[in-house]
Amino acid sequence: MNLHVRVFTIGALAKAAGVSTPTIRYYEEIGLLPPAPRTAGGQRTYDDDDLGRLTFIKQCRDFGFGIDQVRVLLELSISTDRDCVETRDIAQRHLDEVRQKLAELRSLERRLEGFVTRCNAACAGGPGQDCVIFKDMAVPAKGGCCG
Amino acid sequence: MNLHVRVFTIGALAKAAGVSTPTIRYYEEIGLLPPAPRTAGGQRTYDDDDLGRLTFIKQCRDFGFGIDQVRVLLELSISTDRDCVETRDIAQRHLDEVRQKLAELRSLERRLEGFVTRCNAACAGGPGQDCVIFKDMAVPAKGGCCG
DNA sequence: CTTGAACCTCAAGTTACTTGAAGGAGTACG
DNA sequence: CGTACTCCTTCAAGTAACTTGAGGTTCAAG
Repeated sequence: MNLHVRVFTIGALAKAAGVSTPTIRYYEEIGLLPPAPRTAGGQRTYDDDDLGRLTFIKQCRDFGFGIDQVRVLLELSISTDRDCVETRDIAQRHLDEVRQKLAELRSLERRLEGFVTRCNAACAGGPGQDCVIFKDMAVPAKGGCCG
Repeated sequence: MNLHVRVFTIGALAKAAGVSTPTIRYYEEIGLLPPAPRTAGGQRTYDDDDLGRLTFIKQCRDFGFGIDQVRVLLELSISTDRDCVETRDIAQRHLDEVRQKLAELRSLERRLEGFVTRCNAACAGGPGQDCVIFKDMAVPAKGGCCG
């Protein structure tokens, strides 16, 4: 088995976890990662545990969890005397938010579609035309394009 | 007809356009709104033109356009010698971005769904259980929940 | 004339990093 | 051993689009 401990520089760790090196220093600064041990020269060193923790953080961020949520999830992932339900609830709430956002974006997509379509229908004319595209947008109703 | 000019305080304008008062000051500061005339006491005053402009900005922001895009759209909406195609293109590009974001969110929704489902299936147990939910997330593959 | 809401400016906080400047550490080559 | 080159260090500031707070002034009503 692999009994030897891999040691990473900050750059190697960054590449392995798929984040940037300033991001790692930032995570250390805000306490998501523990202060890394240093070489005699002051450079940070990491091991596989750090890679695991950082990878976990990265995955959570990819899931769209905010830093504070990641903090909670990290804690939950370490303590053994807490149940999974809390984690599930966090994920569920987050899922609800994602769905909310999805609904908003879908509505926005439809509105933008309409906008572009009306543009294409009414504004095929070249330059020099007096485009009235925005007249409708200065009133609180729906946006229009080119009259 | 309405020949009298409506005059707004910043608060009234904010309410009419659906934004906050600090936001209006901020828009003035960054040049989206012209510097407002002041009363003798130094308070800002606005009229219907300002309401129109601010409403336009609000609509654009609701459409998801960034401040810099709004700047361009404002200019396009004022100049008469430019054609509508430029506007359409900006909207089209933005629509593409929205669709890209939608695709990402949909994917994220599916992943979160899976996460929550696995949580419910495996983690119905109460507190005190040793939750291994995060073991999978410390490796670069897909996230898992509760083994 | 006094009260209270709404207004003023200026500075800092928010999120999650990124970017830049100026300089030190580590490694390989000759 | 020198030097070249990459990677590392810290610290400060920048990003987007505002929000929040402190401390003080103006306006309209009663």
